[in-house]
Amino acid sequence: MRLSEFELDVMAHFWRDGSLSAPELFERFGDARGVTYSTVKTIVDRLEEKGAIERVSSRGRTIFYAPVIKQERIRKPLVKSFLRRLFGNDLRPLFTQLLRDEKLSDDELDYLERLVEETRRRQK
Amino acid sequence: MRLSEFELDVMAHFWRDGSLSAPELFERFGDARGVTYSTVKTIVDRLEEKGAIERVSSRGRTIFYAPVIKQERIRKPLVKSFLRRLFGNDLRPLFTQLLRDEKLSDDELDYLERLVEETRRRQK
DNA sequence: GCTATATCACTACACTTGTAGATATTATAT
DNA sequence: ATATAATATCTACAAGTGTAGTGATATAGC
Repeated sequence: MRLSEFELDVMAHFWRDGSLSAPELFERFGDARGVTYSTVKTIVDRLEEKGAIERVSSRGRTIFYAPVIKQERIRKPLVKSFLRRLFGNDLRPLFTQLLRDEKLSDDELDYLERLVEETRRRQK
Repeated sequence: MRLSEFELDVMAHFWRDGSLSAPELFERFGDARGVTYSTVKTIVDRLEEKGAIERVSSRGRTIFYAPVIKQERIRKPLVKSFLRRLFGNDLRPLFTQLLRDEKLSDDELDYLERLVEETRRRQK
């Protein structure tokens, strides 16, 4: 399933919060992106159309949707193809950007360190 | 400057090889992607239109193009926004994917290890 | 010199995406 | 019971993208 950038942004909210209505989404995106309710609702409709979310309940006229697809199912292949497209087979420039230019949080750095060690151990 | 996926794929070749003609690009993409010369040439035209490449020479009727924009200028903001969109503020799942699921090459792992150390040192 | 072929330039078209208006309809407050 | 506001549904449209066809033309081989 192919999701657009805006669709992915909306999915991020669903994955975090589980269940949301279009008006709620509009609350969150209207300000930040300067779009109308209509626009947000269209994205929600398309996500439903694509089978990424489904109607799970309603309160009054308001429909609540929940994610059908798992975040990882979308994310993993996306990351893979994206990184390959931009870096080919050598991710070192990516690491440079992440570690030197952008800066990871302490948590991320700790985690990364542990992962590297773990991988090292496994590899020997 | 906004580049599409196919455009990025073509730019990858320019960045690697410096200067190329449409027929040469077609050599490389025609088979791999099953597209016609026409398609490849259209992408080249659009890249020129966008100012990503420029004509630098010709041999016979054949025009050679070279990149105008640097890879990093395109790549960096792309990576940043892509990762933020997909991972928000916690890149740990990205690292899991890279180290556990996909597997880095020895070179990449070495490099990453050194970078982590370097960052550690700087941070104290 | 003439012809065939490679290459270019131009045009086209369907699909996706971001954006939103118009209209219908249902709750809610009075 | 009715008016109003909120929400849904449907339709639209321009820009970007992947894909390719057509026709012009310059070079290369004869």
